[in-house]
Amino acid sequence: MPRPSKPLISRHSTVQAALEIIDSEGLEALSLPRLARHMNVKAPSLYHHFSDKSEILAAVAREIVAKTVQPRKPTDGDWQGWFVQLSLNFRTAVLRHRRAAPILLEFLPRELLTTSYEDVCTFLIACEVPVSVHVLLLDGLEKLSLGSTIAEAMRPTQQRRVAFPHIDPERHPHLLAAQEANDLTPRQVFEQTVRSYLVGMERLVQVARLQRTA
Amino acid sequence: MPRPSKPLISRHSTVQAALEIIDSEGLEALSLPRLARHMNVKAPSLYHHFSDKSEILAAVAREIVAKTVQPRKPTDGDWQGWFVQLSLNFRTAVLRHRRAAPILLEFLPRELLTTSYEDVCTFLIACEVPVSVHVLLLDGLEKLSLGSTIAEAMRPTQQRRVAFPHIDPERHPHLLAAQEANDLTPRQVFEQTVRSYLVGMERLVQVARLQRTA
DNA sequence: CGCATTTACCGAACGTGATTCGGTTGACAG
DNA sequence: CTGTCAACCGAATCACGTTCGGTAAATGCG
Repeated sequence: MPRPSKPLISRHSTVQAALEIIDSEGLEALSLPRLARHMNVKAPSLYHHFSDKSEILAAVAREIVAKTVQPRKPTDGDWQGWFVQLSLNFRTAVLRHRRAAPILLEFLPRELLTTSYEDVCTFLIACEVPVSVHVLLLDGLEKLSLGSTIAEAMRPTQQRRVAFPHIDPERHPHLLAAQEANDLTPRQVFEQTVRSYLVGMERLVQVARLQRTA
Repeated sequence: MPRPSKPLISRHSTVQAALEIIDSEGLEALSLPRLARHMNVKAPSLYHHFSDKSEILAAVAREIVAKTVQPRKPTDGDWQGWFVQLSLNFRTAVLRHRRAAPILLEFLPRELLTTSYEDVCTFLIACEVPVSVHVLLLDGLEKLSLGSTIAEAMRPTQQRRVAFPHIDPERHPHLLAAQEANDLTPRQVFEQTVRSYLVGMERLVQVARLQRTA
């Protein structure tokens, strides 16, 4: 087949097709022949738009993360509430394509995050959070959001309540009781985890503020 | 080659060889031919001991996690301190083979964790932590430890201080300042993150205790 | 101790996937 | 109108996971 009047392949359409395959058939199913077939082209043609498969995966990772909604900054200095919302939005963005989550591990779009982090630091300064704890906050929230979300995305299927697999009522009575005593959804547990973390960080912020004025 | 007097391959030696290759050459280098060569055998021979490659990877994941040192239980009810130590030990175990970290995502040995979690629940009950928050604690700590550690293992090389890549002093002045104001090592940041989380959880535990007695 | 069975390994082969190379032909600039 | 470039494809290469059918030593058994 020669050159078509309108290009059959674009970076955008490739990423969309890849996401469709991943969502419906899983990450293992995403081979270049499979991807090309879904776009009605042949595998080698993709090399005119991407240097190799990893570049496609990086573009997919970028697309997923870029869809994170940035919450509007509050004017009352409530940086904790803003962080909670941002974490939840990130979680939502990733879980929208949960089977693609492993890609994020290797191809996390660091440039996007760096830009976002600069923004966060500016916000923190406005909220009078001491610079000495900025890295602690950024790193902690990154790990917490990314880690929790990816770990959750790896769970077999999304369930209404948090569930631990391999529970044997004989050998794990207390764990079973704990599971049954829980009435929170995974989303609620995630939110509570982030909130708890921020409660602890608030304390550190107070300490750092005192040290600064002293 | 016929049957040797002493078996050339065992599950244990295979896992060790796999870890050696992963540690020295990375996860991508771990192919069955490569693994077999390292053991002075041929690739098909491995199928007499494992049903497929994923079973080898699962065994590797199990080996890594199993090396986590369980801290001794305190008698004074200080479950927070015990959790911090456990998290740090898990982190140490995973970072010992940081290039193998992606394996954990797919092949996390859930049975090991379930057994450990039952143990944790028993401990929490002894510390009079209400059952209603057990799942919150277990899930939160799992996500935090697993997520933080895997995310950290993915960073290019271990550095003395936490560092964000792609920083442009022109475009990210506040982030740069934040990074320079930080004097904690990744390990210290991790420990602080876990501690902060537990501070917040302690508050929840207090609330739950009150509700229980009411 | 002889013999049958099992064990542990290997060579060869297959299918699939990533990647490269050399066409082919329409689009497009001059 | 013509030469160059763009966008796609067929065929081929190489590595990998995996299967299958040997092969000979080890092992168990009468």
